[in-house]
Amino acid sequence: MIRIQREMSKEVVIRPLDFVPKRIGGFDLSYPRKDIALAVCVVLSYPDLELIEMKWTAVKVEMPYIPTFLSFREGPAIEKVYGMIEEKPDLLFFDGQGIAHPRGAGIASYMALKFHKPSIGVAKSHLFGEYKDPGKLRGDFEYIYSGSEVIGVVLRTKDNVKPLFVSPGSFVDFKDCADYTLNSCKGYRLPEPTRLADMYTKKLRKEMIL
DNA sequence: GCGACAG
DNA sequence: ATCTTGTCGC
Repeated sequence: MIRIQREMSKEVVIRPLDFVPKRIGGFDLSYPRKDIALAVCVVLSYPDLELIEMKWTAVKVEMPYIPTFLSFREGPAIEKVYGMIEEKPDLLFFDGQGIAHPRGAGIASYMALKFHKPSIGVAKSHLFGEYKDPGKLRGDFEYIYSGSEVIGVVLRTKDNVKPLFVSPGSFVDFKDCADYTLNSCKGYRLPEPTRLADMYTKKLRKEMIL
């Protein structure tokens, strides 16, 4: 898995998006059982952020959760729900890191290369890199470094609320990450794509018998 | 050897 | 991620 991540990080491309997305997607998983995952993918219009489509599926999970190898555990389920989507989004949001990862290949990078689509990694907590706490207001941010190289941003998406760790998956740059993440937040800490996916993933877990 | 460690 | 009771703040 380490070899795969090192190879994939070489394929990552950090560059500004050369178009404005019409549809953005978000993914999330919940675990009703130790070895079963409910995966959800939502597609929203941009910049309106109206829900266009939602698909879900249950998948048996083999890999355990091991820090830095999240993509190998959740990747298969994500690929399956994404395949069910009819109105494919042109920008993807993931729960987790992009290149702000020990080997420069977090789950957002992994999926971006697999789908050949721009993606942004939005993690609720820190995994790798050095940073300073950003200001307390929405929009305040600080860069995340690996030595002297910038690998992401710690971004405040809501006043006086814990910041998010945002980094490029691939095919987007740091400014795109911060801008699209902020433009996708509707008064909540998490951007709508991941917030809604998370909502449905938990709702399904309750209303089901797996 | 010790501490950190996405979801 | 999941479990789990109360609690702080707008």
